[in-house]
Amino acid sequence: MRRGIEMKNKKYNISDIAKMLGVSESSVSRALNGTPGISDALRAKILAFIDEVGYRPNTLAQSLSKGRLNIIALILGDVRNPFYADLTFDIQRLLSESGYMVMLFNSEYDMTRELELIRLAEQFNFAGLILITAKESSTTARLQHLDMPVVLVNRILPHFDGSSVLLDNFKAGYIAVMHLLELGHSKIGFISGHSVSSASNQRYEGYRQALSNFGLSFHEEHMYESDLKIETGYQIAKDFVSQPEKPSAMIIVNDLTAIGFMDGCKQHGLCIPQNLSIVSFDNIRMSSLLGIELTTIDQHVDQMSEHAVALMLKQLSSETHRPERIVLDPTLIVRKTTAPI
Amino acid sequence: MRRGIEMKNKKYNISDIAKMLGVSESSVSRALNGTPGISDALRAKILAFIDEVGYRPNTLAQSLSKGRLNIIALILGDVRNPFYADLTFDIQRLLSESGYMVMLFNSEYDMTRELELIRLAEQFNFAGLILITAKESSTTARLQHLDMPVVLVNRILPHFDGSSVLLDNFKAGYIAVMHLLELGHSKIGFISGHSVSSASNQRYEGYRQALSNFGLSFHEEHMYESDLKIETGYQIAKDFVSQPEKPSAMIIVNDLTAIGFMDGCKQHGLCIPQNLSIVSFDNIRMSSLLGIELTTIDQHVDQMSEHAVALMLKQLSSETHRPERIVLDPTLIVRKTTAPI
DNA sequence: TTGTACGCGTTATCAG
DNA sequence: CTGATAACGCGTACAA
Repeated sequence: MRRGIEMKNKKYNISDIAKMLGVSESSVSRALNGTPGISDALRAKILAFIDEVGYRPNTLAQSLSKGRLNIIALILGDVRNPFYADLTFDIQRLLSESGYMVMLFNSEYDMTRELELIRLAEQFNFAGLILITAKESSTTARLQHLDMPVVLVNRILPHFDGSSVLLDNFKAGYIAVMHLLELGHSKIGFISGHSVSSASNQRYEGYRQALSNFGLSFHEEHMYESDLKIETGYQIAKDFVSQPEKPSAMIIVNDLTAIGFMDGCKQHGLCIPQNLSIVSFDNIRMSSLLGIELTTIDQHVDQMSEHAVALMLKQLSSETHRPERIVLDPTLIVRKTTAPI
Repeated sequence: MRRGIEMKNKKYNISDIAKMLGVSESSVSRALNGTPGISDALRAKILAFIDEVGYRPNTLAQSLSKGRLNIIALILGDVRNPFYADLTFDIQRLLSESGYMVMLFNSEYDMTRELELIRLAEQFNFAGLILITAKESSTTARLQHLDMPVVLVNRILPHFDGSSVLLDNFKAGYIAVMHLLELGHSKIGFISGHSVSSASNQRYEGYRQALSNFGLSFHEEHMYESDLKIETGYQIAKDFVSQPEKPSAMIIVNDLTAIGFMDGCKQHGLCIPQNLSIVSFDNIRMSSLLGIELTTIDQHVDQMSEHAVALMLKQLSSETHRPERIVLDPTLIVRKTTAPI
């Protein structure tokens, strides 16, 4: 008996409610939104009835009328990366507390795709946009054009003057080198992220600056590039172990790459930290596991997401909110992948 | 100079385009949607102009008019769990290829929250709903009422007659025991998931059935319950190691719990697999890492997401599509956490 | 305080 | 093939 006698399953709209109650649509609307200009008695009566019949306003129509959708788009590289998953979870939880929903997009680190997503955000009238992904300068122009609150997370964009929260990635790269220096390392390699990632680039700059400050030489052949995945770290290790001249330490753009890299090294008999020290970035949960125990640099995901949401809500509530840039301090977590040389 | 001379930043709407071109809104709409009933010449002209001025239709208005939003809601427990993150990523990629966007919700395994989310889906006119989460029977009623395509992933719901794709979780639990039996184990414990998770329950049933079939006794004191998180596995291990009488093998509801559990065991000097064999479920990427190398049961995430999307698209395209239930076969992946007793 | 009428941007129906 | 116009459901000035 699919769809039996009672076809009355059709959802009520505000006009139905108004008719059934013998009042006007405006009154229903006012009762619904807590708008002033309605007697307490009528409001109570309407709300009670609404609750009874289970009426809920159509969000689409509300949004079309108001010109704003209570959805915030979250664009990031790949949610399978625990760092992003943690950010996603926190941001989603915090925003939902303020009545916003989150639309998730994985750009897969593809610039073209990302630009397309921003365009999509525009035609969708999202309430706001949170970007956590690599990008090029052409993005800036499109963002300025966007006319909706934007928050950049852990990324710098040239000429972008909106709000952002990020780790001091330069410092992060710098203290990674410092830690290794103190352990006596002088030949230090680097695995970077995508060349368009400002976070990766800044870490690299910090690394180069530290090398330079302490008179250490830089070797192009000890540079690799990763796309932040475990598998890639593993592949890089294969190449790495076959090199005749190896550095005694590697700084690696993220924990996931480092974990894959270590896996590959171990498989080829390279012991960590006896033969090679490793420092990476993120401090994802699994980096503390027995058998992994990465020395890594914490990005303070919790603070990052809190600030990101706070910045977004500020812009959402006041039109005239001036942009803020919040910079978090990196924290070195020493575990067991670094040792004196 | 915020908002300089050119305030003309306002987005064009279909009426603007029509006027500028001296045609009717209907023609623009037809050109846009590939609707028949317009000459090729006019269509080309309109499309060219639209492309030039960069006009894009307002999706909200489209949806309100059509009564359907091209967004599919994805409700799951916690995206920080790699199993869910993988599903999310795949589902999002596949659906976006068909022009749908994905709205992500973390129910945090909370039934109340989940029901609220389903209600939200209703008032939002989503195109469809994909559910990957634990739930109780009261959910079914609400789903039937929903009047939008629903696909259940890896969950069974009493009296639910919609489409679903799931692992044969009973068999999964059964073959976990079989594997341990072949290695000579007879005292086998079990760490389950949330009591409302049908996946966990089915695995447990398979486990009990296998024990019973082979005359092994069941011991209540070797049962634990996890919320699928690493930390929880770790906590359980603390309790486990202090037990005077231990089983020689444990079956654990998911890889994450198993990883935390192993971590805790190792920390207390319990060697795996020498002192304790472990079989878990999921086969997430990190379970194959050196130093972890879990013996686990693969759920075939890729197939699961492909089927989920296919089932959704089928329902979306044809009103009269009858529900399908797809059952995937579990695959045992033997690594290094199981050994002969 | 309450109700009326119009606008939001698009699609769909029906004339021409 | 093309164009005017009525929905879609709700918010909101404006009028009563």
